[in-house]
Parts: sequence; C-alpha cells; structure tokens
Amino acid sequence: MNSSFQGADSAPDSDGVLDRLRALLAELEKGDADKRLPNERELASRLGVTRARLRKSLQVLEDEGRLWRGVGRGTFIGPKPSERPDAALLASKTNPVQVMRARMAIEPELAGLAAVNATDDEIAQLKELSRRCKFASNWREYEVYDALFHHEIAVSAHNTILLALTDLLTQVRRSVTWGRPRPEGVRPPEVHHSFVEHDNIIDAISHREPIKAANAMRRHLQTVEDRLVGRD
Amino acid sequence: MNSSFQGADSAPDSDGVLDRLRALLAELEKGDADKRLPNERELASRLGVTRARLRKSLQVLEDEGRLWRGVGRGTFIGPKPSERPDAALLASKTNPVQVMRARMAIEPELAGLAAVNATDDEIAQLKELSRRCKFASNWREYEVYDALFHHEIAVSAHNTILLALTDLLTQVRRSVTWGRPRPEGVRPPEVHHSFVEHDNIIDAISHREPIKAANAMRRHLQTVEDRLVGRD
DNA sequence: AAATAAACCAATTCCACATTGGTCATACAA
DNA sequence: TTGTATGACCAATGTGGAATTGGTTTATTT
Repeated sequence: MNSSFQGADSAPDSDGVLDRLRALLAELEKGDADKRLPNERELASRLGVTRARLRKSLQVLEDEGRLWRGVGRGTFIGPKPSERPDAALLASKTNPVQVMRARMAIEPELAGLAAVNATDDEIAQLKELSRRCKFASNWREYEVYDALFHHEIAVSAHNTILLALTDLLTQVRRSVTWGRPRPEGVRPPEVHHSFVEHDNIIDAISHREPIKAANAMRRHLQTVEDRLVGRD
Repeated sequence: MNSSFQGADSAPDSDGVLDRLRALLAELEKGDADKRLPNERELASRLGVTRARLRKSLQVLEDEGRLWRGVGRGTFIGPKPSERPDAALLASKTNPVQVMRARMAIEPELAGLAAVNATDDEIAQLKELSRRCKFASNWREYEVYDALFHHEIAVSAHNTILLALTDLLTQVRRSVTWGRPRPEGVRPPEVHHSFVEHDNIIDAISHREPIKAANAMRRHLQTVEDRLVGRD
C-alpha cells in the first residue's frame, strides 16, 4: 500500500525517502505528543537527502492528506485544519441569493425546534422584540430588532451549533450593504409585511406547532427574498 | 432625544460631557475615516473632565449601542462586532445530536444545489472520493475521504456561505471524538451502508435530479445518525 | 460622602527579528 | 541538454518584549 496518486512512475522512491517518511509519520502518530515534524532543512540533512528531494516526498504525503504544510508555520500530521470563517471575507465572496439560500435551509428548522424547546420567557421575549419592530422609529432601528428577533428564535431552539451558524450569517449580512438603501429618518410603514409574518411565527411557536412554525418562517424568508431581489 | 435608557436622573450630564460626546460621534460618523476614538486619558483631558466622569458618559453611549470598548483595543463607533466562531469551543458546548440536526438542515440542500451546479470535473472528483472510501484500509482513512466527499459536495453546490458553514461543522466534529472508537487497523466492511448511499447521492447529482439528491443525502445522514446513537 | 488623582491590572497591539515552507538562479554532473 | 544539488531570496508566520488601553482599586482631597 504505497503509491496511490497519479502515475506511480513519477516518484519511484529509489532512495526510500518516502518509505522512511511514512515510518516516521506512523511513529509520530502513535505518540500523543505534538503533531509537528522537524523543518525541511533539518529533516533533509537528517535523512541525508536534498531538500528538493525531500520536498517531493512530502508533496506526495500532503496529496494523500497525511500531513499539511504552511509557510512560516511548519509541517504537521493530519489533514489541514480549515480556517475560521471571517464574516467580512465571506461577504466579499458571496451574494444575497446565496445567503438567502442558507437562511432558508437553517431558519425554518430553527423555528420548528423553537416550537418544541422554547421556554415561556423566551416566547415572551420574542413577542417583545416583535413589538419593538413595529414601533421602530426608523429603518436602522427596525433592522436591529429584526436581527434580534431572528437571533432569539435561534436561542429558543436550544441548538448551540445552529445558533452559531445563524449568528455567522447575520454577521455576513451586517458587514455589507446589500439591497437598496432605505432613506434615513423614515419610519417603516404601519403595515410592513414582516409584522404579521413575525406574529404568525410566534403564534406557531407558542402553540407548540413545529411544522407550522417552520412553514411560517419559510414564508417570511420568501417575502424577504422577494423584496431583496426587487419583486415586491 | 437624549436619554433613553434607565433612570434619566442617574446621569443629568450637568457639565454637558454626554452631549459633547454625542456631537463628536456624529462628527466622526460622517467622515469615512477610522471609527476609533482617542483613548480615555487623552479624551478626558481634551474635554477638561476626569477620566471617571468621562467613563460614565461613555458607558451610557455603549449601552445605547453607539460605540463599543475593549481592553487593549480602544473605543470604537458602532455595535461591537461579534467574535468569529471557534470550532473547539463550539464542540465543548454542543453534542452529536445537535450537530446532526444542523447537518440534516444543510447538507440535503447542498446536494440539491450540487445536482444543479456541479461541473463534470467535480462529479468525477466525487466518484473518485467515493471509490477511495470503499478501498480505505482502515477507519481513519475512511473518515478522511468521507469528510472530503461531503466537502466536495459543498464545493459542487457553488454556494460560498453554505460551504463555510459545513466546513465549520466538519471542524466541530473533528475536534472531538464522539461515538464509539473504532478499532485501529480494522478495515471498513466490504459492504458498509455508506458505500451504496454515497453512490445514490452521486447518481442523483450526475443525473441532475435535485430532489432525488437531497432525499438521498437525507437518508444517508439518517443512517449515520442512527449509527451514532447506537441504533444500527 | 463624593469627587479626584494616581497607581495598578490584564487584555491587546505593535514592532523588530527569527523561523519556515515556497521559489528561483546558478553551478555542476550525467 | 537534462537533471540535480546548492544556496540565496521571498513571503507568511511565529515569538518575545515593550508600549498602549480600557477596567479596577486605593489613597487623597474637598
């Protein structure tokens, strides 16, 4: 069980560097110590080969996912840990449609879970936030409470992971100005579509009806998306 | 439109520090320059007041969400940016069931999107990864390729946000050892349930059938969850 | 008591410097 | 010519100490 990637003839491992490296990896994988290998210069001299020669073998092992390397970091055993998501960076590489897809996947599930798990206090808090949305004196304030409303639903679902994911989504949305700017100093209309939709969601949750809650959330997000792409 | 939080009598702003700060904020908010205020010591002397006196007013503004402060960082305009999610920290605050709920919400959607958006190269890559799962010589290797398989589906969906979310989920799972440990050096059985399930997903994607792909993924995750909680 | 001034604390930044994987150019050998 | 060894250089990252900064306490003054 040696070569597994592309043409095996490209790296015959005539001097056995690859095999010796595999042995070293197997050794280090047992010990629960640090997963770090010596740097290339030292490792090369220790194995008595050129750095270029060593790097070829390391490349093979990296392709196999048995180790990963990083400039200024070193060489480590195991698959490369993916970096922590950065909201601002993410926002620059995505678009409103993709974000709405993600919300549509997550938030109905959250609403359903909230219908099952929400405490009375949390439901009361939802009602309070919905009320604040209605009485917001400008769009900026409305959006603050709308975000808090969706956040509180995620809290009420009592699922830490989904909560973290929705918070990340919120962060992404907040770090860019998508959609049309809403005029400053103008109040949301008396009968904004979100008002009744929020209340539908709350009703379903407080009546402990997960399916209804999920559907209500789906409808709400749909109208939000329609508005976002200019279909309202 | 001055005081808005708790008792207004607690901070009468007799010397006008609060108002002068509000004016300063309004000024800085216009300029697109940096959102940073001078440090407290300098700002206090500049306004001709005690640091303690200044801090009281800053506290009011922070409560209103108009600025945020951080030790060693400084004072900045705007709401405090929430911190980036840390997989290890998340893992310690959740459990396998919650993670499966999240996967169940996201990955079927991804499979459906992949059926629409995947390129031929990506489909070929999926098949290759599925093959590697089958021929894995031990459970650890299997899990590496299984993770890559699910990751590749997320890539094929061509949705940056959902990709980031699933990667975060994978990171969470990888940072803890849930479920029962699988014996080292033992090969996955010839007919592991995942093998055929993976192939079902790939078939639906390659035939461009989003609904089927989503359902196939749902079934796959269901058996994974059953196994996780010991129902296999 | 209450305000003031100063010192102290801990989290964070900043900066210079060492380390490290990645790359390139030159010299050398087959 | 072709390929390899050698070494230098590059850019990203780690490291360690000093400086900065919001938060807290203590002593002093009013």
